[in-house]
Formats: sequence, structure tokens, C-alpha cells
Amino acid sequence: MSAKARPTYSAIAKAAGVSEATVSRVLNNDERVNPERTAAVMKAVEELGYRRHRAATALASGRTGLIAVVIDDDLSVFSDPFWGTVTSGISRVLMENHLQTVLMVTSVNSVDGPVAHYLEGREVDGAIFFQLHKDALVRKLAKQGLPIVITGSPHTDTDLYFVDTDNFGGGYAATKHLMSRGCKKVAIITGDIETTAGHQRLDGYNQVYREFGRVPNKSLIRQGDYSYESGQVQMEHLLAEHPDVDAVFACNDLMALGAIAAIEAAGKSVPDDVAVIGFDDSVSSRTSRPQLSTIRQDITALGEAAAELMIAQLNGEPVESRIMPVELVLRESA
Amino acid sequence: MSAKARPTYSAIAKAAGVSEATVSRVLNNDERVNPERTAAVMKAVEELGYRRHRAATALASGRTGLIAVVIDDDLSVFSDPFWGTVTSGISRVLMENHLQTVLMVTSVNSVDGPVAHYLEGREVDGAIFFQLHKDALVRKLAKQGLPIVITGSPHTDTDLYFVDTDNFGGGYAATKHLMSRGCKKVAIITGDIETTAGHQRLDGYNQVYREFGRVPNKSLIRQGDYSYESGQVQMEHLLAEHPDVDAVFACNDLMALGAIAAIEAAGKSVPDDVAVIGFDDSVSSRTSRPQLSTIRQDITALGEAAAELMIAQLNGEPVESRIMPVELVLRESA
DNA sequence: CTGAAAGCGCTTACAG
DNA sequence: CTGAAAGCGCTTACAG
Repeated sequence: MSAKARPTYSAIAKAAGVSEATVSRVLNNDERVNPERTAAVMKAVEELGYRRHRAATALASGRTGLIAVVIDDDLSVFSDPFWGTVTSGISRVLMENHLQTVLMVTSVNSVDGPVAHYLEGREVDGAIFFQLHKDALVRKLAKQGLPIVITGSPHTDTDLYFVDTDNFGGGYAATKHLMSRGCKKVAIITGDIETTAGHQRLDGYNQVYREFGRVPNKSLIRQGDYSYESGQVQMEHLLAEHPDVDAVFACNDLMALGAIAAIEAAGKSVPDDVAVIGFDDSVSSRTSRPQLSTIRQDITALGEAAAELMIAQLNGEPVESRIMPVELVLRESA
Repeated sequence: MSAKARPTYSAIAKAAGVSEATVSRVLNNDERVNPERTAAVMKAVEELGYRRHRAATALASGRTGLIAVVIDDDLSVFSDPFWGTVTSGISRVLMENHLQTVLMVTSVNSVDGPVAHYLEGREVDGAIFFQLHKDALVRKLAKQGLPIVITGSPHTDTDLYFVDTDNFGGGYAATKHLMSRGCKKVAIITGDIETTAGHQRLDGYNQVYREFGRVPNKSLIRQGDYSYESGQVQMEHLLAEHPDVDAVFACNDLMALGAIAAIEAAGKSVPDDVAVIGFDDSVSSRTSRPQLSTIRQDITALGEAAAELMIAQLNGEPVESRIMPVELVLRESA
């Protein structure tokens, strides 16, 4: 009940009859310490309810125990549960490894903004970035020796470590299913094909055509921007140009829902006249009518993998970028 | 280009011709320092590209510059964009005030778990909690003097500071609209009424009945659990018991969508036979057909307010809990 | 395997 | 208004 000051090494050293250096060694798992002394220290730690003072450790050792998760303002953080899910996966794994997650939601474009300063100031032991539009800052930091992991794929060929969803595989699986169920004219509504993810989903689509010995008509490939409205608009264009289009792979669920609205507005039915597949397995895909067939990714696992890559780097272990598998979820729309 | 060691007070003191104590005073905005010396220090700071070492500051001052945002695992973090949005609002305001956000996603139930230890260890300057099921831990921490803000309402009467959505006002506005448009038999599908938010929305509903000089039939009040399925099931019950029910206020959008599915499955139409209003203004509310009328809250503003309350506490300024306004958004379903 | 000692980079009474 | 000095609580060569 009494509010005594928290114990420091000094108190433990005294209680255990050893030096502070030995206390430090025990607490940092230095193997060389005599077992009996180790036991004595552990006992004192237990009895006194000792807790490490992170700032002191950080100052003396140079390690902060903090990992930054940097999220670009531009991402649709405000309506997309994706990043929250990834972040919770990251946070969980980091915590298990006694690391804390420092969240930075800002504009990451600047190589010289507050985020850059913060990260260059070594206030964290590493940084996990989310899908980037530009990677100048990341390269700069990596060059300075800051351990980095990217969630999503880097733009250019690079030796940066990353974890990403199998976007190609998702595009492939969706398109393959549509072709296999007998659709002859399969269109695609892409997302932002400037991003790696957007591009790779399109590549998967093209690959299926290739395997069927066909080449998709260019006007079957429409570019959207991941919004409901763009799905709707692009689908209207498709129906106008190709009255016989019988399937569409929309590169996210929101566009797929927009496409369905356009198809039904045109007096056609899903999936009988036009089959539709989305991407994300969002909540809406389950609540829409017809329920949406879609590509599911394990988003939590993506975050966990990102954290694992970071921890491996910190430990100097071998690190390898990872592509996380996706799964085709068939519901009513295809 | 050369990788010189980062400058410390020592270098600045030398360059500016003052003591390290003076450097510290200038950097901490101590007003007593002679203007010329202040200028000299600022110049040296600028030229040398000085950046504060947070761990050293933390060790010497006791302030870490870190604020924890603690999110209970139990919250449906994995599908609800709500908390991500709140968090980004918090993070933005904290950053502007040179504070960093430490994210902790864990089970918060235990008064003695890792989170408790971390927060008791004073590794952060304050903690912002999200809607809690139990608040024993929070009370304990507050008693120890840790600045605390709760996002959502505390369970019991208390002097804890909090920010919350006007849940009562939202329930009131939704129900009032339904009554005013002529509906005679307005039902409600509640969320978890163990939580303050769930309870307050129901209170708003009851208040409207009261103002109309009526008392709602108890069987018009059905308890859901915020899931699509529960909305569907409870609506089926309502339609069975009350074939003439002509409106329903569902306490979130997901349940509202479930209710609409049940209404249409019963061969009735929305809003002509049964009007429906949800709560959240989620993405689904715009993409559903009919589009959902709902209660919108400014979630980002909620997060910003939470951060502001925290900052006021840290600065020793007067603090007052806040209720954030909501807005009725009318679309097609009511 | 272990301890004494210096040091990490700041802050803050204290004395002037 | 300012400086010298002690101190925050750890870690880590160094010497033994």
C-alpha cells in the first residue's frame, strides 16, 4: 500500500549481495554468470517487484525498445479497416518480444519532414512502413542503417525487406475461376495500377488469358480507383461497349459492389448474366445481396509477418521477404 | 555526406559559448535566458543540425514524450474501422504537440497483466483507453497519478476524464425522425446494453416515446449484438410478433442491414412498409440498396478531443470531459 | 565469472 | 540570468 520508490539496480544488488554489473548481466541473460548468483538476483527482482526503466536502458545501450509503424495520411485510413488489422497483428507480435509500437500517421512524402527527423534521430530501433507512393525516405533511412520492413511491395527492385499479399495469385485465382465456370468475356476493373498491388492483380488476370491461349481485348481492361463510384462508372462503360460481357473481376470489393449496382441497373442479373468477383473479403461482401465472391487475405498474418521480419533484423538473423497466400471465397456473385 | 556523430549539448555549448545548462534552458523555453545567448544557442542548434535524444531527456526529466493508446483485444478491431479512425485523430494531435503514440493492442482485463506492468512502470506520460468492459485497471492507474483519458464512457460515475459520442442524442434523433415521418410502431434493435453506449442509445429511443406521451411495448425492444446476423434474427422476431411494425432503429449499420434483409425476405419493402435507420454511417450504409439512413459521428474529431484532454492534463490545465455531437444522415431507408 | 568505474545525454536544484 | 556539479538508471569495456 505504501508508495515506495521503485527499486533500481542498487537495491537489487544490495539484496542479492552482488554488484550492479552482475544484476545487469543476469537481466540481460548473460550466460556467464554463476547460477547461484543468478538465482539470488532473480529472487531479489521478484521480491522487490523490480521493473526495468526503459529510458535508462535506452540511454545506456542505444536500444529504445520502440518500433515505429508509419502510415501515410493518404491511405484511406479513415474508412478502410485494413491498416488497423495489420497494425494490431504487428503490435501483438512486437509486444510478445518486449517491443512497443509507436504509431505515426502522417504525410510521409517528405524526405525532410517531422517523421524523417524523428526516425533519423534514432528514437526507435526500427520502422515498419505501409504501402508507399514514394520510397525516397525509406531508402535514405535504410542507408543510414535503420532496420526497415515494408508492408506491401516496394516500387523498384530493391533489397528492402517487405511482406505483401499475393496480389498476382489473387488476380489469377479470380480470373481463372471466372473462365473455368464458362465465361467467355471476362473484364477487369483495376485499382491504381501505379501501385505494385494494383499492377500485380492485373498481371494475374492477364496470365490466365495467356494460359487459355487468348489475349484480352484492351477495352475489357478498365481503370478504377478503388471507390464504389468508379466501379459503377467503369461497369457502365463496359456494358455499353460490350453488351455480351459475362464476367468482371473488380480489384476490390467496393468497386465490385459498384459494378453490381450498374449491372442490375442495366436490367441484368448477377451472376447469371454477369458474374462478379471482388477482392478483400470485406464486411460488405457478406452483407451485400447477392453476396460477393471475393479474394480473402489474412491481414492479421500479414502484420505478424512484418513484425517477425523486423525482429529477425534486430537479432541479426537471416531475413527473407514474404508473400502471403490468398484464398478465393465463393459466395453468390460468381 | 560524412557520417559524423550526432551533436550533443556539449557541442552546442561550445559553439555558442555558453554552458550546457543554458543550452538546456533555451531548448526548454526557459524565459530567463538572455536574448543574445538564446540567439547564439539557436544558431548553433540550427547549424549543427541538433536533435534531442529522447531517452536522455526521459531519464533526466522523468517525462518520456510517449502516450499509450490502449485498445482491448475484445473490441472487434479486426473488422471495424472505427478504432483506426479514432487512433489516427489521436496520433495527429499528439504529434503536433511533440508526443508520440504508443499503441497497445491487448487484453486489458487483467489488473496485473503486461499492459498493467508497462503502464505502472511509467514508460509513458499518460494513457488513452478505448471503451472498456471493466475499469479496475484504469482506476488503479489513475490513483497512481497517471493521466488518463477514456474514449467512450466509463461505466460507473467517476471523476475519470472521457470523450464520447452523443449516443443518447443519436438514439433520440433517429427515433424522433421515425416518429415524425408518421410511423406508429417504432421498434429498436439494441447493441450490447451492458455498455454505456448501447444503453444510452436505448435511452434516447425511450425518451422520444416519452415525449410523445407513449410507452413502447416491451417486445418492440430487441437486443442484438451489433452483428449482421443478430439484426436479421431480431427483425424476424419483430415481424412475427408485430406484423404491423412500421419502423426500426438499429443501433449500428450492420444490424440495420440485417434487418433490411429480413424485411425484404418477408416480402415487405423499405422504407414504405418498414423504415430503417442505422448508426455509424459506415461504408456499407452508402453501398447498400436501399441506401441506409443513419447516424453519423465525427470519429476523427473524437480522437482529436481525446488527445486534447490528455494534453491539457499534462499541462496542468483545467480539463473537462466532452460529448461529441452526432448528425442524422437521411438516405433512402427512412 | 565478477566488480569498479566511466559513460550514455540530458535536467535541475544550488549558489552566485 | 548563469555555470558547475550532481544525478537520472542503466550498460559495457577493462582488468583481474
